[in-house]
Amino acid sequence: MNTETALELLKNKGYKYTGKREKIVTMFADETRYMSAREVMEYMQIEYPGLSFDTIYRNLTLFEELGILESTELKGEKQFRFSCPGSDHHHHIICTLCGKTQKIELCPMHAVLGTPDGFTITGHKFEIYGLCDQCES
Amino acid sequence: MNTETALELLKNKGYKYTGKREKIVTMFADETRYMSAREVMEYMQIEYPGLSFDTIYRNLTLFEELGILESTELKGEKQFRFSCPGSDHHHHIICTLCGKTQKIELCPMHAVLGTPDGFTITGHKFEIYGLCDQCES
DNA sequence: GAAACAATTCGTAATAGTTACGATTGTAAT
DNA sequence: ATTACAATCGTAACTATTACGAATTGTTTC
Repeated sequence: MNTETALELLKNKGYKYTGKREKIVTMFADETRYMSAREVMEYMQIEYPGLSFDTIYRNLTLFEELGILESTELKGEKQFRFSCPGSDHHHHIICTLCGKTQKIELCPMHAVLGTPDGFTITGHKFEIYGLCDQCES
Repeated sequence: MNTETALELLKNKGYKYTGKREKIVTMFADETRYMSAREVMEYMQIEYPGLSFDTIYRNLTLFEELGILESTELKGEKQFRFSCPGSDHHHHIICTLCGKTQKIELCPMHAVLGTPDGFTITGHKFEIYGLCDQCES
């Protein structure tokens, strides 16, 4: 995903172009790491002081539906990040302090395909947690 | 984990033996699947109508610390289950409707050990989601 | 088995994250 | 510019969880 594609997606699907949406998108494009709704809120409030929770959550949800953002759940908070370039299936190593990620190409599901017995598989989650070099020092 | 070991653990560590604790433990022993605090609450209220949230959460947290229960986070809710017998490292297939689980012996971390670059790994999560036969039909 | 002490529980309030909604504002198309 | 409707604000509601003083209960010791 990149900024232009994201903003075009919004336009093409009939969603309106607003300064707030542009700012949210460019924010995620600049910091390709997981961020919580609260973090987005605080960052946006610098430029838009009277910003509403509604706006943040509604747009984050919309962006995820459109494939502009991907999300996960960490420490009881939903976390969002700019969709990784290339839409191939992948997983992440995630810094538990700053949200920084590193792509993992390997998907463990290949090794498990023979296993299911009495279950119909609908999804999976594989995440490695750690500290990035900056956060560790 | 089994009921006796769990109740002994409580006793040996100086925690008091109460009917509520016994009931929680046997409940988890009987239904070896993930259950939310709310589910535990509702189940317990049949026998103890005036039961407090505090009691549930405090005990679930304590039991987890003692290794009687293990937990994960699903759909924004903490989920608890009786610790799997044998303390070996493992993962689960989880039914997203009823919480029923199946053990997965394979741990994908073995295949990833060479990968980390710029990260110090502190943990990981690997879960497969699906529907069990009962919930699917 | 009674007293003393501390852990447990109740009742309830507070907190955090998220969702919801009527009224108002803003965007884009004609 | 006018119209139509999406987006936003301001705020309230909701859900899961945590917290705390007061009352109760379990355990220990005599």
